[in-house]
Order: sequence, then structure tokens, then C-alpha cells
Amino acid sequence: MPELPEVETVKRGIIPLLEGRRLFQVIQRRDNLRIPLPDKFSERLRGRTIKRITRRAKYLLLHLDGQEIVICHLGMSGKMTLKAAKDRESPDKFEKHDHVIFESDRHDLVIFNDPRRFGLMTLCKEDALEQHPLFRHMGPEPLGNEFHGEYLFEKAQKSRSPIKTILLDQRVVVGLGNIYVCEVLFQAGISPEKKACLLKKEEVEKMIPIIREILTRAIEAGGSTLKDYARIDGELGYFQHEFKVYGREGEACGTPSCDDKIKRITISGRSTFYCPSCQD
DNA sequence: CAAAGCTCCTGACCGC
DNA sequence: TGCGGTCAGGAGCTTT
Repeated sequence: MPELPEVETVKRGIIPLLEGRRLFQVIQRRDNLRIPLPDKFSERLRGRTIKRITRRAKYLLLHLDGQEIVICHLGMSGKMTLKAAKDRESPDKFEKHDHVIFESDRHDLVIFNDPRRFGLMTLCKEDALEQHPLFRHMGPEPLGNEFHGEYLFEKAQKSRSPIKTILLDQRVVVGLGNIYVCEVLFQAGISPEKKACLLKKEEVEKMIPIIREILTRAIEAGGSTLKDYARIDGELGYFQHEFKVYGREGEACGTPSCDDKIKRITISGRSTFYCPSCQD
């Protein structure tokens, strides 16, 4: 479930504890997540400095000294729990599914917990990141300049798939997941089932600012949850945000002149929520 | 090549 | 109370 805004929020949340810090130790409590952890993962991280923490798509990137990067994905149930040094118990108590624990030289903890283990953590040389299998085919960031109407229209023209599938395709644009795509299409008044190649250029162009706005607002909402965590231990991962259609099957559409209800269908195996009257 | 289907995993939920 | 079945979903992989 963590989509771009949630990952961005996690990034901002862990920066105060980890960025610029040396890793006192890294504890790994199992040797695989969705894919195996790198050989001697925790040993290789001990003593290294996290120079910078960034995000690309739904991936968190910990840039280490020695031109190496920890690539981290939250999957759908992954979260990071923060524990300030002063709040630690002795001995530390870890929860079920706490898989990887980062301890900084100030002895603050960042705990990666992921029940379903759809997440992953791996290592990559800094200069090889763009060629990494996970990154090689990635599309542009939705909030960046390379993502614009012309670009998306060209991608849409080439596909007979539903527009929803196109927006979920990380090769087209990164960061969007099932929830935000439903919201974007609702706000754009476009049916998720509409074949991408049948969309007019104006319709495709219309989606760009909507995508940007929905993501930006969600990031802001995430930011305000961070403030609540500022003084206490907190869990960073999926946060509930107000959604207009997602998870609202059977509820009123809510558009002033519309008295229809939100429907739920399945598109490429994913739950899809939309208003049949407002979206076509 | 595109597109559809399968797969990993656990917790929540449902009906009996 | 417990048990089996179903569902959720990111994204790489396999099949069509």
C-alpha cells in the first residue's frame, strides 16, 4: 500500500535519525524478504555513514559512504518504526516481523517491519543504480518535469489496455499505486476501464495536474502526521488519507449533481472503485 | 512485442 | 473456539 506519498513521508521521518549518521550496527533477523538480503548484509553496513537519504519511485535509498546504496522497498505491508535512544528498553524488545534494525551512532533505532514480506532490501553501487534491474525500466517521477501531457499521451496512444493499467505501470510513470490511481481517475472524470488509446489528448493532459495535486496533497498530509510523531515513537508506513472513491463501494458518489453510488470492479486483478455516472 | 495471469506472504475477515 | 476459505496487493516473472 505504501505509494509515493507514503514512501516520501517515511523518508522524511527517518532523515532526522539516520541522515549523516554512522551506523553503529544493523541487525537482520531473517535472511530474506521478497528476495534474499545481500550476503553479510548487516556486517557490510556496520560502521558505514549514511550520507544522504533519497526516494526514487516507491524506493527508499540510503546513500552510504563508499559509493554504495541500500535500496529499500516497503512492499505493501512494510513500515518503519522509530525509537529514540532515550525511549529504548533494555534489553530491546522486537516485534514479530521486525526484520531489519538500523542503529545509529546516537543509538536511535529505525526498525523495518513487514508482515507480508513483499518488501525488499538490497545493496547497489551508486554508479550502477540506473542500470539495476529494479530501476532500469522505470518511468519518470510524476512530480518531475519529464512527466507531462505530451509524454503520457504518447504512452496512452500505444496501449490498448485500460487507462488504469497504464497509470499503474511503473515503466510509464512511477509512484502511483492502486489507491491513488482510483482517486486520480475519479477526479479526472475518466473511466478506469477506458482503453488508453481512445483517450483524447485533452483528457490525458487533464490528468497531469490532477496526479500532481493528489500526490502533493497526500505528501502534505503525511507531513502533518510526522509532526505528531516528532516527540514520540512512531510508525511510518501506510497512513490513511481521505479518499473519495477507494474503499467506498456502495457509498454516495458525493459529486453535487450526482446521486449515483461508488461501484467496485476488478481491473487486471485489482479492486477498482469509481463512479459510473461521473467517469466515462 | 503486448497483455494477461501467476506468484510471493500474512493478517483480517467470514461462515459454519 | 477453531478451522478452512477468500481476499488484499507491488511488481517481477511466466505464459499466451
